[in-house]
Amino acid sequence: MNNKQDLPWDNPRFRNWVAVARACHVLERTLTAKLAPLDLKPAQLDVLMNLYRHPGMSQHDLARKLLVGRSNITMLLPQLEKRGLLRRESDGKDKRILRLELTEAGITLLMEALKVHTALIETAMGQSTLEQCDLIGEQMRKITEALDSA
Amino acid sequence: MNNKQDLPWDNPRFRNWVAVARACHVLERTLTAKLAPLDLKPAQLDVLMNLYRHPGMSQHDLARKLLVGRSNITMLLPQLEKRGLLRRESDGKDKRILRLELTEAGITLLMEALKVHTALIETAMGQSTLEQCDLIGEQMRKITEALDSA
DNA sequence: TGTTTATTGTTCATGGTTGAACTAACATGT
DNA sequence: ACATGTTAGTTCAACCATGAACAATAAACA
Repeated sequence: MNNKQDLPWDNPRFRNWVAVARACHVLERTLTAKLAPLDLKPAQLDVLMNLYRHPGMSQHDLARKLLVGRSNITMLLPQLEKRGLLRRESDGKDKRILRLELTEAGITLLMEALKVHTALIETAMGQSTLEQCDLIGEQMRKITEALDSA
Repeated sequence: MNNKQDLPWDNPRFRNWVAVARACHVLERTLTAKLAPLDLKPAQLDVLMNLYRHPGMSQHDLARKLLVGRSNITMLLPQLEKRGLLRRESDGKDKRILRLELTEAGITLLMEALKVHTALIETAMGQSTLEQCDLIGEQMRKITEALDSA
């Protein structure tokens, strides 16, 4: 029997998570707008960031890092490849695998985009002290872990 | 000049925000899976929740609350209306406005869905103490506010 | 070797989201 | 009253993401 008392709006954890989700949503939309002049979408920026940090990744690895399906990567990469931002070359030993890496142009664009992204996150997380940021990050990593095994 | 030191991976605020975004992403996907038996998507649940709390809302108000475009609402509502979960009736004074409210069936389904949603959020936010949850919610509300005026 | 079994990446149909253009209904100001 | 501007909702085309089915390749094992 659900009476008013166990409606989630009175539940502090519920209310606070809603705030998290809203903040994410707003930041994502703001980022989309601020990246538009570079002709880049957040999903594409995520690709560039991961390839910069892990050159030689396969598409499968990339999909797992980004929490998306493999087909999504297949649709995403050709656009970036045509713009000369990354290369795909077949692995010598395993012909199924395509090894990915950024070109110089890709790195250059990434650096430009990172300025925008970093500035935006500074605006957001700059609302909190570094200690608070660390606490937030810590708890969020716990959440991700808890949900992965659920 | 970007050298290694101001690459964002060394920036604690950046790293911690990435954790926030990942947690949101994972929770959203988990919620989608857990709502599937009710034939409900997260976006639809958001609609039901808002109509429960604010009966008589217009579609425009609803769109603003959900941070989506008006056309999105237009596409979303007919499905729910056909399932008998909500009513749309024209406002008496201003014939442009459609007033929205849940039906009994809508409220019943909402309560079922809220059980799922609340349990999931408890799993997630239950990783933190109530004080930590409040801190997180507090900071996230600041972020939303800061980005709205940016 | 030859036969399953698994993995990588692609294709395709489906459904969701968006923003711009549009219609209908108010509101304002002369 | 009339012209102008504004607001609520709809339509539509473009774009994204998803998951299932598929081809090619590799691995496991009889």
